Amino acid sequence: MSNKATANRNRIVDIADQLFYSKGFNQSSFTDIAEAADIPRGNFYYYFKTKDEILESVIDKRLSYIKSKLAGYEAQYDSPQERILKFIEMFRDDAETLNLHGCPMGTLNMELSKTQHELRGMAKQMFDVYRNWLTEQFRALNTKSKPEELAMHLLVQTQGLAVMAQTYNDPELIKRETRELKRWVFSL
Amino acid sequence: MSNKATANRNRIVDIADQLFYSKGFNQSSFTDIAEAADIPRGNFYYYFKTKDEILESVIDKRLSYIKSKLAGYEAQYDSPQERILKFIEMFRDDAETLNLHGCPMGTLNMELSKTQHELRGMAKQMFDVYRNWLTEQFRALNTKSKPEELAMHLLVQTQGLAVMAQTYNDPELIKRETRELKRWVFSL
DNA sequence: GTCTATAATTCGATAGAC
DNA sequence: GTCTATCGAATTATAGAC
Repeated sequence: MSNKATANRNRIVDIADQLFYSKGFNQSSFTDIAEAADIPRGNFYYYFKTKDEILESVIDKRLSYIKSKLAGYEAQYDSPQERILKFIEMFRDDAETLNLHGCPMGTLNMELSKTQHELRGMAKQMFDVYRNWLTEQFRALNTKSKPEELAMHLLVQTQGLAVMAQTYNDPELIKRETRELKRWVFSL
Repeated sequence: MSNKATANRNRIVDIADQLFYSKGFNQSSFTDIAEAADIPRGNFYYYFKTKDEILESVIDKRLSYIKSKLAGYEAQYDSPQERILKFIEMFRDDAETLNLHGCPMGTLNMELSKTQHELRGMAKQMFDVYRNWLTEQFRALNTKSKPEELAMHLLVQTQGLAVMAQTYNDPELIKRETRELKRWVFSL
């Protein structure tokens, strides 16, 4: 594949990533993506044969982004407590985007759960990465509760927060609830 | 409107309600609804001119269901604590459906937030009813935290629970987390 | 690799006969 | 009230010239 072709492909994935997040997977058409990526409609199929293939690439990209982010936390912070706090702060710092479009993982999983059960497995992987990573951190914290359950509990909180933030668009909500979440981590 | 016409209309709304929940609003077509309700495609437009109108009727139906349910709690239980516990138990008792399709309010709101901002206002009303009712119950509980924030916090928990239940389909998750939620209510 | 033209289907929605 | 026929737009996708 030539340099230009690779660049085109990457641009398509970036654009599709944004559109799937902001408009949803089913509501983003080939035309939408092609136009935004400035690729002629006909030529588009040279890069991706089906919408499912695009989603696969988008999720791969998101997965490596998540993994590199978590690896960064591990490199930068030694204590599991600090790492968990960073996870919560990441959520707090994305408040504006979350208010607008919800959680990229949560909204995608919910959408695909409804009608595209096959694709949903891929989307779930994103949650798995966070879930496993958080479980390891809680395990290292050596709490009396089970680390798996604490990790899941934290995911429940952040997902619920994303849903209610998206629904009510209240900038105070994410601030307040993430503050409480951090307090909860200290209390463990 | 004749008896038969009224019956047809109600059946359309019931079917649409189910389809919007299980498949999503955008993924449910006129054809889907008409076929499931056994109304000929052409005749369908006698009852509803647009899909938005159907959604409006579906939300009206859901709203009155929610209101009657909450009114039932108020009639049956005197203490605000008991009423809040019933709200949590309702969630727990719907575990199977939640695992399959998520929360009917949450998934609809998230879907409409993405591309149908106008319709989203209607869907938000469902949350408003719960939110206001819960706020009143927490106010009557006379806690030291603000009742509005407690109500929102409980909604955050249930919505996050719905997202993670739908994602992982773990029957234990809802049981465990609702148990914790009830404990939280007792601790207030 | 690029691009045009277009197939094939589905969508929401309408007109009008009965 | 019922039903047929159909429109126009949008959808995913393909064939084939350049």
